[in-house]
Amino acid sequence: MNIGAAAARTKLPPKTIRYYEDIELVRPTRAANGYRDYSETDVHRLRFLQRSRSLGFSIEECRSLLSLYDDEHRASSDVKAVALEKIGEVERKIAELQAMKTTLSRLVDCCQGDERPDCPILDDLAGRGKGS
Amino acid sequence: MNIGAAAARTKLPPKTIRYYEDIELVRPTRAANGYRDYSETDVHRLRFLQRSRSLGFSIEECRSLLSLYDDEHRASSDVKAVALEKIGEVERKIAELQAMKTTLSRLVDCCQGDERPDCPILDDLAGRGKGS
DNA sequence: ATTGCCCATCCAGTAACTGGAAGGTCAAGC
DNA sequence: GCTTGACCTTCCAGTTACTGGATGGGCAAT
Repeated sequence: MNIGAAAARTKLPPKTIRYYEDIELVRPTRAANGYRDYSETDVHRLRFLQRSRSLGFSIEECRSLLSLYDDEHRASSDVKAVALEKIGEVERKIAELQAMKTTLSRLVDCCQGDERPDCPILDDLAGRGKGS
Repeated sequence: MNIGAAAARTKLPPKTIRYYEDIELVRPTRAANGYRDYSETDVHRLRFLQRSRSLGFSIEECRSLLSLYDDEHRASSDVKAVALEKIGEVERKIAELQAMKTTLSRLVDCCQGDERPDCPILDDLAGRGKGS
């Protein structure tokens, strides 16, 4: 299967798929004309990558996930540990973003939105509000 | 004030502060010996940057925020619009992360964590669960 | 005078792609 | 059989927002 078809089936851009070959994550065979030729297994790995990347796993995490996946003898607990740690990370990010949203909302609420040149949002960002 | 002191007062690494000068966000004067010399105003701008960056504003957004800040005649509504749009973005990111967390938690829940080699997490990541 | 920390510049690298140029391949239509 | 256009190849460069490291000068204290 050509890269375009693999791209369509994995919802990854061809550029990204080539990049994954560059960094040795998915290494397709080559057809006689030099075109990359993706097997079902390759597509599977690509989809695996697409999903785990969109779940926030870094490339290196994906790499270890893939090697875990390849390793018949790995423990399911190893994978669970990676996932659990990732959940913690995700929770921290959510908390940060919620704090960010609270601050922004508060700022918007106390900002009149009129033409007055002294804007509470800017004052707050500048740190005046808390006299830092 | 030397860059080290400015760094201490803004909680930004010196490297980052130099970078901000490179991209013309904060341009300190120079002392006779060539050292950067930060004024209170510079520190103020740096702190402004530190805060807005940690709130998720991109450098370019910070740049417009700073120019809004510099402009005596800007409307407070301009700033409010930027903040409102940012809130939308933050909300989208939170939703994505919550979806990510839900998926990960579900996977962990159905993963025994024992030594069995067939791990539901990897199967799900590979897309077998949904037969895609 | 030497030690050790601070400062300077410049070059290079990070993550994870993305864009674009230059050129080869292939299937379809005339 | 030739052209057109889509698709493929490689390679080089750019993106964001820094960060690290090499090299060398400045400065304060012992």
